[in-house]
Amino acid sequence: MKKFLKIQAASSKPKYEQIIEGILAAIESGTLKRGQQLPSIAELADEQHLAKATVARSYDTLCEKGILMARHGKGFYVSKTSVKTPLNIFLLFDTFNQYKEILYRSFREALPAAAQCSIFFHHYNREVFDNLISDSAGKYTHYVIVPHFEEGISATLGRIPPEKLLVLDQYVPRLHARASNIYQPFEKDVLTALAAAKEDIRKYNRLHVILGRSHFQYIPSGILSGFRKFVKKEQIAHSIESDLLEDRITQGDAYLIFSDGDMIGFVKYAQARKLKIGRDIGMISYDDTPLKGVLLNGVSVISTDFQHMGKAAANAIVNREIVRIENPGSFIKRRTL
Amino acid sequence: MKKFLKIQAASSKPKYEQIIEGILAAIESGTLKRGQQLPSIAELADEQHLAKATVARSYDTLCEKGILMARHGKGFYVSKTSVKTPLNIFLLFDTFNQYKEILYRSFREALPAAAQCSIFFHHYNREVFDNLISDSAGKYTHYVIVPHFEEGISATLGRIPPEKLLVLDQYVPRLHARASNIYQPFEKDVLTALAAAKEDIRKYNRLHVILGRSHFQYIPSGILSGFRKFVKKEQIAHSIESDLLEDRITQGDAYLIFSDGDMIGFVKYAQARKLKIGRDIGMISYDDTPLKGVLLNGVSVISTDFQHMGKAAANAIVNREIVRIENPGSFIKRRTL
DNA sequence: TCTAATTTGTGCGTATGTATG
DNA sequence: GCATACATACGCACAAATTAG
Repeated sequence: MKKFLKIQAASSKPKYEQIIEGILAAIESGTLKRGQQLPSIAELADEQHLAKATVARSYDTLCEKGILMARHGKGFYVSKTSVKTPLNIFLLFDTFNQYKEILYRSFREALPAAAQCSIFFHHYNREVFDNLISDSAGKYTHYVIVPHFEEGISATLGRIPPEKLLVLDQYVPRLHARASNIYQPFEKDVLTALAAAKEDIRKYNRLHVILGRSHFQYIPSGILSGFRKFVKKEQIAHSIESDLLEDRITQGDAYLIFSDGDMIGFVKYAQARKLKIGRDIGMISYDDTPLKGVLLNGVSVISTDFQHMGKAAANAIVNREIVRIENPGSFIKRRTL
Repeated sequence: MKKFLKIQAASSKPKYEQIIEGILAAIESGTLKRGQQLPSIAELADEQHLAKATVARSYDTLCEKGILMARHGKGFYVSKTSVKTPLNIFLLFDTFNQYKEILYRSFREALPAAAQCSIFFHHYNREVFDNLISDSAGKYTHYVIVPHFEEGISATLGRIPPEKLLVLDQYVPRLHARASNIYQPFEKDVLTALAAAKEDIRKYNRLHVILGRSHFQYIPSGILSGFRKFVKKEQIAHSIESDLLEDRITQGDAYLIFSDGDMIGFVKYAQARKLKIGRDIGMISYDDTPLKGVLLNGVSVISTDFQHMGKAAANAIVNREIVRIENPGSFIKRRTL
């Protein structure tokens, strides 16, 4: 039996991993072929100065993965020609928003064609979120997650091996050092956008932000702090509303609306009252979609670059990099403010 | 720690198997709940008179299967609520349209909470479609598929056990007798809708249908035949266009537009030319979304009831019924025609 | 901040049972 | 019967992570 691996006692890697990797590499390179017999436990243990249990453990693991096959009383045999594990990605979104498609497509396109990508949605339901992650444990090579939960996600995320985890969209403060995070800098984006729209905002009496708390369990705190900093600095009359209430919509004011559902309600209200949005009343929406380009002759939006986010996420996975990326965003001035 | 297993030394079963089975049974019965800590290796070994390595091996195996989770220096924890997955559904959509969310939500809500539901998209890419189905073979209990391919899907769909297959949205003529099918009666829906809009259509010079072939490999033939039957019967000047070409958009004509991308292009064109849609030029869109309720003060749409479709699909799976359902549709007259 | 105790992670040596040739 | 090789199991030792004090 030709030697196909060398165990280094000094290595930081455990010996059983070195054995497994050595065998996998040998199969991948063709040194070990399908059906070929491996050295016996005793033989390899003796040759590489290992305990038999260590070798046995490695062989067992490979048997369970279906890469080797044990024949009692005879030996271990190679049962697969190729052992490369293709990418098998668990993709957990909050909701089925239209702009998720942009994110998903750019993510998918930057991934190799052989990669598998399963999508799930938690719809801000904490139990669904936890169960999906729990039940998927161990099944995937990577976990890309858009949590949109404020508290207590670290316990659930902590169950995922950090090097397999990529948290999208939301910044997670105390994320494991080996996990990745690509997030929207909400405060910065809101501040930059409102600053860019400063003169237009001054045309209105007050500026309100509609958070839509009844639909979302998570409102990025950056949106609020960015808003507060802006109105304070510019001395603008303002209010912060949890939800869109029709009787609090006032002609002559401007509204920053976080959710598309609220935006639709707002537009309906304005249409019913014959208020022209962009003149009688102002509106800034969050997250761009193709339809917002034509709705009301163009809805002014604060939006992150989902195309960039998807591509960056895919690259981090493909290149096995740990990343902390602030996703670029911009304000697109159209006609509603 | 309450005892949850008894090891019998006399048993023919190996001890490590007894441990694993005991833990699985305890999870299934609810004795062990998710997040709960297991007795430490030393503790269990001591209590049941086992070697620590034996317990460690059992715990390790369960960790690899994702049923337990180890935290170094702390202990082992249960990471799954259920070891058995009763329903594990493979859901393959064409694209990430907004109205898919309505379909998905009503489908998901009619399913038991414990059901797993993995979503995939093929984006009209035949290879992606085939690969996704091939790679998922045997992994799921049910396959719900929106093919939107014209030809040769039966070979691919034939690889799925028919009683596990449910084809959505598209009618498949020679589907296996034991497979299910819930589809839009495109011809009927188009005919009914156009008949309902007859008087409004007569206000325009011609009626055109824009199929959007460059985006879709599949245009339901019923849309075309329904359109043809209507214009023939009502003697309406018409044309059938593969794609939206700006220089063929004519003031005074009406357009039935199949894809949202084309609809956006159409609206942009009209806005640039200051044409008022619903007066200078007519538009009927396909498939309703909340935003179409406010766009242009309301877009007139032909739409199937996605809520019904999702619920019917879930019921067929839950009740293990073979169904052939024509999904109800309707014409919603708003302001663009 | 350091220490001690606990717990997992890794590894060694040995022993017994059982299937194969 | 006998040597070989896998299968299971025990006991021990030390490293690394975590927690309590």
